Amino acid sequence: MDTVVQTRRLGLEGSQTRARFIDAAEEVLRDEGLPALTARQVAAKAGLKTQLLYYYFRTMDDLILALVRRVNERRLVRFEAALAAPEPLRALWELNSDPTGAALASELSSIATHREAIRAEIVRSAENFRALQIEAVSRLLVPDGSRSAAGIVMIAVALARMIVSEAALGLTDGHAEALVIVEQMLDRLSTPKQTAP
Amino acid sequence: MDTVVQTRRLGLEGSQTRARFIDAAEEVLRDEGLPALTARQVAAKAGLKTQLLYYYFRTMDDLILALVRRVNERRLVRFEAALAAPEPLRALWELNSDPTGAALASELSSIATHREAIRAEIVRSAENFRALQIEAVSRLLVPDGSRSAAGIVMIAVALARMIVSEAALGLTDGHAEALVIVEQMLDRLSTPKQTAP
DNA sequence: GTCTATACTTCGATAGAC
DNA sequence: GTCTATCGAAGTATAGAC
Repeated sequence: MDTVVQTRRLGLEGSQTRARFIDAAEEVLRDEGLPALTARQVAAKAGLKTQLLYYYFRTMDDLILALVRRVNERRLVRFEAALAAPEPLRALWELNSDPTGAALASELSSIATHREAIRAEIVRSAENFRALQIEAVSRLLVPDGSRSAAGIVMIAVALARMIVSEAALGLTDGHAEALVIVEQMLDRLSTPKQTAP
Repeated sequence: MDTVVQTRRLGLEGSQTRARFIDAAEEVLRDEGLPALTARQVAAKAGLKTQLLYYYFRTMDDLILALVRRVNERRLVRFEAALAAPEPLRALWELNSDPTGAALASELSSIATHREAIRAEIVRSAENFRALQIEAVSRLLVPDGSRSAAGIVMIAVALARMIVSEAALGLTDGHAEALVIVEQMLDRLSTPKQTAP
């Protein structure tokens, strides 16, 4: 039996209207948070009718999934750009310190925790991105043997994310001291001169 | 003119029923996420009538504020217990690595980002807790002068939080390598023997 | 303190005309 | 593709009886 379960509605992929809904969803999620990510509020932000959203997305979960995929694609593009920068390690740090990306990542992580349908997609792309970053950092490090690129990536990503999200709340205690450590590390690791034996 | 704006309802502070609502709110927030934190679902989890919630809390924001305060008080108690442990630095790391606390902290941080009324309370207690942790770590460190307790606290807290929240999603890439670094640090910092001059 | 009853809004989603 | 019209459930919150 052919599983043609989807009997009634349509939906197009390359549509510009569809993209407007995804844009609006991203904006709502970033600015108002997860409880505001509703069909009505997304449509209002897009300047379109609520019911039209259901022509392009079967359910709200489908819209969120489309948003997740677009966020991930954009992150990969920016990652490649960072690797091509004059100081790639510093560019990676700045990529991970982007406030817009951090706010979205935080909300998406919250979605992944509680929505089975979204979790797989988020985890899969997070694993992919983590592997790419570890590989890149491993190539960029001064090869002094004792350092684990994976550990450094974990610490840097975690620290960047926390600093950005706390700063958005107006909480900055300890940030300056942590950034001093990061700067020292970036200076040391980015300059491939010989260190003392 | 006396501002006796609150004309109609009552509400008691030490009530046991009130505590049950807060318990239920914590459980709902941790297990189902922020969009599920509604009067109906909290009351259902508590096994009480929805309307009764409004006898104890004027609005949902009031309930969330009560939850925030209780989470903060409990965290301070656990912090004091960690300081009294045989290996305080390790106990602090484990406190920050508690999955229940991390899940709640993540959701509360999301609330703080988008709700003005809650933000102040969360930021205030986060600043207080950060200061206490930095002070404690500063006292516990081997005094080799070159280390910033504030920076170490930032890195440790950020790393613990990310590891726990990612592990809850089934994402563990890089965790083992990061934990090796933490263990090395804990071993080195917790043992107050003289290091090389 | 707890209950019933209720007002009004917003939610996701669908049917069917144009 | 976009529209009008609509459904039933769930949202916050209040009034008033017991």
